[in-house]
Amino acid sequence: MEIDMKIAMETDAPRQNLAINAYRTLKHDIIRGRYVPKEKLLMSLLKERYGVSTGPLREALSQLVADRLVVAISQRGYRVAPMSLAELNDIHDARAQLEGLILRLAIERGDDDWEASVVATAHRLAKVTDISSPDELLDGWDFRHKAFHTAIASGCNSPHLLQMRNTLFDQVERYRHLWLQETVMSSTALEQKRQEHAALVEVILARDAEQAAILMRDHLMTPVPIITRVLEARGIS
Amino acid sequence: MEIDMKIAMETDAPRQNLAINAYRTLKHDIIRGRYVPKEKLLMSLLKERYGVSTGPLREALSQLVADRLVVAISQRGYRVAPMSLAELNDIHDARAQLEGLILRLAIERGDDDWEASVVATAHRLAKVTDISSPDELLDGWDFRHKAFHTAIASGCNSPHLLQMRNTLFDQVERYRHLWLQETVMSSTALEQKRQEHAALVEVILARDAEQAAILMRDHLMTPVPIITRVLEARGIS
DNA sequence: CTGTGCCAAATTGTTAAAATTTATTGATAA
DNA sequence: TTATCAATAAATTTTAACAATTTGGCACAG
Repeated sequence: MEIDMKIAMETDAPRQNLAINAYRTLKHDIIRGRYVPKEKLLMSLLKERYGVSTGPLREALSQLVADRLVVAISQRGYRVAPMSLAELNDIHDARAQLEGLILRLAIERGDDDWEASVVATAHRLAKVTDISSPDELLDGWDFRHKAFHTAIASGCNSPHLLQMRNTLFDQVERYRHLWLQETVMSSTALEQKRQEHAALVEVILARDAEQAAILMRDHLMTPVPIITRVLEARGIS
Repeated sequence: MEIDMKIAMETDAPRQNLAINAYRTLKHDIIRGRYVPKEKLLMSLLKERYGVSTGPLREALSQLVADRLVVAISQRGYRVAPMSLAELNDIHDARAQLEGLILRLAIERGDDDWEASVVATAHRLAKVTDISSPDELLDGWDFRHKAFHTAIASGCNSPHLLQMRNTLFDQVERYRHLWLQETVMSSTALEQKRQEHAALVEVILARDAEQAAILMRDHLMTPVPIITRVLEARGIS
């Protein structure tokens, strides 16, 4: 079983200006927890670490502020955005609602190609149960899981809604990573997820928008209690 | 009748760093059509015009790229984002859908204070019919109209959904300005709007989420045909 | 324990100049 | 005339050095 892990970075081009490069790597590092929430982001350190000078670096940081992954305090530089239970809940609520809306539209607007891509990505995801190294399994599962959900959403046919979905997704990712880091994905949990996905595909193919939106919202909200425990264990309220 | 036109810019602080200042004024100028779509944004010109040097200016521009009001072409600088019928339709569709969702949530979650603010801002908006200079009337109406819709949306109680609403709003504004520029707001059009608002308030107070979402979506989509004509008259497809 | 004043460190912004890349012009050849 | 192409001009992108402010910490006095 070959796992399809391409680079698949943010969008497209590898050789753009330095600001975009710095933005991508910094964002990646923040989402993956290389920096602790509220950690100060020293200009001098970042300049050295990412090999860029003040100009492009500030560009990258100001974009991360727009993404809400970094906060700027006037005259006091940048910090990694704090994490909180309130934000955890709001982000997941907003995302569940938005994803529910998008799914509703996709069911209303999606054509045969869309259905085909949903079925295809669902099938590819279901096949990841086979035994392999835990890391490979997790990486492979996560990649195909994301592809599955992206395929579903793309049916809404609205670039702007999909863009908002991406923005929210990055923020969810930071919390999600906290979960993946601490929780080993058990085979029972995996089985539960597979059932949820199967049910989702079923109602989607039946074009039952109401039920699909409900299933999707529940599916997206399930990780919240676990992440809550992890946050509390780290003394974050 | 005193019109309440405060500065009320983007968020909060007036005296921040130069990048934010440049960002605000540039955004304002683009939305108000000071620059034509696809117009080249010369660094040298902008530096002189806004009185900032390369650093802060690039920061501002890269944020406008994130807002999709400016596009960056690698090694070839920045341009004002193009406008098209496709984008007009997608932006309005996305906004109508999102606003419908937000309204649904607001009706579900909004408390008495929310209802009160909806009624208050609706009342303030309805009072702008009195005769005054056309400019004053338009500015005052627009300001109160925005306040009315913001009050409605705020009931959803989700900072992240409201933030996405703001982002979309800025993009709608650019198209909307095209409309305000060319169309004189007739008293019959104003009367129609007032009826739509009254109907909206009524179903909101009745907590009829389904009907409210439909009314809201229609209300937001009505300007599209007019803007389409303006765009076509300008040779934009 | 609580301010006060000084000093080091960091942010923020400007300027000048280097390194690339793109655009233009004008001469030459088909 | 039209196309090609090299030389030149212009603009972007980045760096580096420096000035101006601001913040944070710390010794010291009350």
